[in-house]
Amino acid sequence: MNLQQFRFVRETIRRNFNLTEAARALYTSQPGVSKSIIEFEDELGIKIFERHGKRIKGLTKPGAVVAQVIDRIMREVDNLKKVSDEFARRDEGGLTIGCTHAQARYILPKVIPAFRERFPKVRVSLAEGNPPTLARLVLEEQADIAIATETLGHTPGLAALPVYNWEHIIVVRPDHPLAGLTSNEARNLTLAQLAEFPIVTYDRQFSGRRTIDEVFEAARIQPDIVLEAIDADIIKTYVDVGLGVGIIAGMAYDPRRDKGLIGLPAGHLFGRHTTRVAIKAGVFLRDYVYVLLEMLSSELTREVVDEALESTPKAVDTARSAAS
Amino acid sequence: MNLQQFRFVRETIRRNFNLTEAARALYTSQPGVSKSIIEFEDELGIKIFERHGKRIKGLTKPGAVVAQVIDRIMREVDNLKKVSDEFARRDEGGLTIGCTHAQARYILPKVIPAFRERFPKVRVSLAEGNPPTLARLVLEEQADIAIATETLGHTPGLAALPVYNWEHIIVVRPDHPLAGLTSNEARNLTLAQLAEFPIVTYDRQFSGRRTIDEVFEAARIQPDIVLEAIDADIIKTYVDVGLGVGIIAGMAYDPRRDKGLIGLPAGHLFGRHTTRVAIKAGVFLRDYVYVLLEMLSSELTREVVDEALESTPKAVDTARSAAS
DNA sequence: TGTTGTTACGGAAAACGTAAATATT
DNA sequence: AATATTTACGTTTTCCGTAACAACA
Repeated sequence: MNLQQFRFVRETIRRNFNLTEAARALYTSQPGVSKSIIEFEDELGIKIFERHGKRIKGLTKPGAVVAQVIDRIMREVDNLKKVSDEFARRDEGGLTIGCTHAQARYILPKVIPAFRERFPKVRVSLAEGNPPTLARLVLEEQADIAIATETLGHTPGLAALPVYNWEHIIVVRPDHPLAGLTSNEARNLTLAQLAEFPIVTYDRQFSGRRTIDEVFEAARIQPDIVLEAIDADIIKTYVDVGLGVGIIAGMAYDPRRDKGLIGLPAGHLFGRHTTRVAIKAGVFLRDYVYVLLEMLSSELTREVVDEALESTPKAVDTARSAAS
Repeated sequence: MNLQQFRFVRETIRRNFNLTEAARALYTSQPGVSKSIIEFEDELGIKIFERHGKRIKGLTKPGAVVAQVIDRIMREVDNLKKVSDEFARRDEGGLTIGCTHAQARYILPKVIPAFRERFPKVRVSLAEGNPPTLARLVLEEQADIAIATETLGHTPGLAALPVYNWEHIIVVRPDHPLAGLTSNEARNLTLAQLAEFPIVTYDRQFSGRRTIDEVFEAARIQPDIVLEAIDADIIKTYVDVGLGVGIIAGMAYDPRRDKGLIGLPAGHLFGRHTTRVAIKAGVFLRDYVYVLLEMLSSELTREVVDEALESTPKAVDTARSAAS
């Protein structure tokens, strides 16, 4: 029994039970993998893989259990490397943050400079994507953490901790009828009134667009959405050229910078939302990841994060199929 | 990096940082262990062991963390063997039950025969001992489970699930003054009345003897304990020959079998007690262990046991010392 | 000075790659 | 026929034991 055998079994499962691909992925010969797995099965006294003649089809029942244990072992073996790196090169390493455009544009610029200053040797990279993609990135350990609103919650194997709350903001040109509303009037603005104007807002999948749709639908109002865009900059641009009323996420509106536009809070219409950070349970986090999290939100202390990770069931990437 | 290196590190820690002993325990040569560990440290890029010149003194700080991870890995590797045995020889294997005399004599006889009938190929062995010894047996995996009252609870790394409740019973000869009490009178018997007679009961450390002492002490009554014994059979024998009044655990009194003696319930004096079964968290349990547990108490279903084990922090046998 | 850990070296075992055979779709 | 797995076999590497050396207490 050795680690190599564990790797072979895990990779074979990941590659949909194709030994040839598994061998290629691990830069070794296919017969070697075959032999090693067979020896492993003999040693354990069970068959891990269900075979039809010579073709490997899936996991046997004992194989499914063994695969789970192997998964836990290999996760810890990976952690071993990270742990020692943590001590060997305390402040060096890589940090990949999965995020949506909104986070990359409006939130991360507030923390990355300070982070860079504190950890100059850490290579930071941003991976943009929509929330489901980001969740996958973290699960596959291509990203250390991911920041997004929406779907991030409730992905098995991921802990999703709240970073901050926000509400939508309606942006209009200063010469627009809504621009003259007092603060009180703005807070009493109804959906029906809003729907009288053409609307520019996010593409589906992003920054609470789903909520916007749901709210209109619940009120049985058909809004006139004249343009959908992936990011608030584009929305603001089109509002500025008079295309209509913009609905954007609060963090994307800065009265100081967006001088040409008036912003009206719209939390009473579209509710409050929580942007969360997703972390995979069971993986060792470098010290600087904890620091970044606390920079994102002072609530996210090491203790809070660890506790949340503790109580998150760990992901299992095996068991895509088990035999009769 | 390989499993052998993990074994070497773990064993070296267990043997109080003596490579020579660790090598002996693993049936290999001492230079081999030394070399392997050094290579492992080089690969990780950290020192695991604190050395004074050539003497290994303890764990470094990174070493303590690494040792914990190794512990988790090796636990899972051990589980791998058990898991495959479970499927390879579903109903074969060994089962060691740690228990006190009381359990071995009065409780286990009720379940072992049925268990043997269902799993004829499982070799059952009983390991008797006092509760602290039993806890250690389970922690060191010399016993699969342990059944006892008293201290079993709250041992780190062990889940202690309730099996049954019991109360003490006072046993007297039919010609004893207390023998004539009606059921109601018995329930109103006071400590002071009881203390007027010489008492025969358990040795310290066993079956709720501690509670008996505490109750008398709280009432500031000095009982006249004329004989202490490890098991109820002996106590009953001496009661029978007229030495005094016996106080024994409820499960040890059977009105049908113990015809020559009268039993009076004493729960109102000494409280109710819970006998528990201790299981080590993180170890894989063979199917037949679950079956035995459910035979002991129908409450202890597989789900209940698994849940209890899940929520029990796992033991760490490393980290006896860490460096500055 | 005895005990413990590291270095050096050589033989045995295993790990792994290539080539060939065999089975499956 | 094409793809995929196992068997066979030889080379390379790793593993591990003995012997010698070094350092601690």
